Amino acid sequence: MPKPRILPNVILGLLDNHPNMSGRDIENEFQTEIGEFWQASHSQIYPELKRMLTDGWIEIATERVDEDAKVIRYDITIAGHDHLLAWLHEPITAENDALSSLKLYFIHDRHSPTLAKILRTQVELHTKKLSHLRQRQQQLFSKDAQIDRQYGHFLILTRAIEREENNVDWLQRTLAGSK
Amino acid sequence: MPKPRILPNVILGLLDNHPNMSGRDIENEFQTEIGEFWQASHSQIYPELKRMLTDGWIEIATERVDEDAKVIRYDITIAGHDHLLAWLHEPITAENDALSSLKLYFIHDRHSPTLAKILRTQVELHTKKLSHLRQRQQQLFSKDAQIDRQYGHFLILTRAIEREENNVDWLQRTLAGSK
DNA sequence: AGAGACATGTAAGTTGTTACATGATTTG
DNA sequence: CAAATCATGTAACAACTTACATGTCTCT
Repeated sequence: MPKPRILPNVILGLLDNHPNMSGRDIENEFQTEIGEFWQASHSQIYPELKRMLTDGWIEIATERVDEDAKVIRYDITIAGHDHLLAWLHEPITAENDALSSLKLYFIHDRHSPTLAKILRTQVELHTKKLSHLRQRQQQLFSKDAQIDRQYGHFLILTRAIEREENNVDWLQRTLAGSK
Repeated sequence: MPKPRILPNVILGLLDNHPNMSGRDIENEFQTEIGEFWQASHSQIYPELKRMLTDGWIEIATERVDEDAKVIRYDITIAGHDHLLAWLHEPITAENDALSSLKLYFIHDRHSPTLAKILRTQVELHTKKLSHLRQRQQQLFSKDAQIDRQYGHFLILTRAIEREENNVDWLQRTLAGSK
């Protein structure tokens, strides 16, 4: 099975939030808003939009407020919206966990069950990851001599552990606060 | 200019630390040790090793301790070592900052000036990033209504800010501790 | 009217992925 | 001795990047 494509889902998420976007608008969103999580150049976006058009996930917006002839604006279709929801509901695993933040971006409702589910799954995954990292640190760096021999490795492992501690802590606080 | 390739440098870093590695050994390192930062499949690694061999960065290890005929083991050459050092010394910018952790992994000496330099640059970059994120939060979510309208976006922005706070804090503590 | 941004599109090249293949070695 | 793992290699394909290209609009 080929690797699942993310880009169309991201575009759907953007169009779901802001209708009547042009390819350029989408490119700008990639650079400013979600640039932290995902990036795409215009030479990816324009062909992708055409593909999504033929797939029926988006349609060319009919209302033409501005008169700029070259601008093409798109709206999400029902089929596209269904596809977006299906993607958001896909189970999160250790492999695709990097997408969680991206998915959160597209959930606007504070009380969405999907949001709570993503957060709970993340708590689970990152708690596991944290204990794995701690175990690894025990194995590799229980003695000072080992730290001196691989100091850089020791640093990034320590860094990863702190990052995950902070991460799990944040997730739990956010979950508790959304009750 | 074509995008700089990372893989050969990572392989050099591994070989610099553990001589006499096979392609398989390298693949295993990718899966276990540095899997957090970088990944590569064997179908990338084997052709890359051949390229590096013709480039003179690595050589086939002569000492054959095991007798398994099919295993090919490699060592780093002087030229390869020079290339590795040059890569480690390349200035770190906001664009290539993701490589910093990877580079740290290959620095073994606690008192290496390169290490201190990387950490200092990171403090600078991430302090800037943090203040940019805080500013963005001010702009977008100064009112509660804005939070309710884009709750997912608010969450990941908050998350990013905490991550960077923790990151900068760790960097400064690590720098202070290495004096 | 020229400069610079806006808006879209295409082409060439690289990288990385999955899948296909083959033989050797170990393990039950 | 069959099955699984080890070790290497190749082929087909998908994805993404840089660069090339063209025309429009806005502002001074």
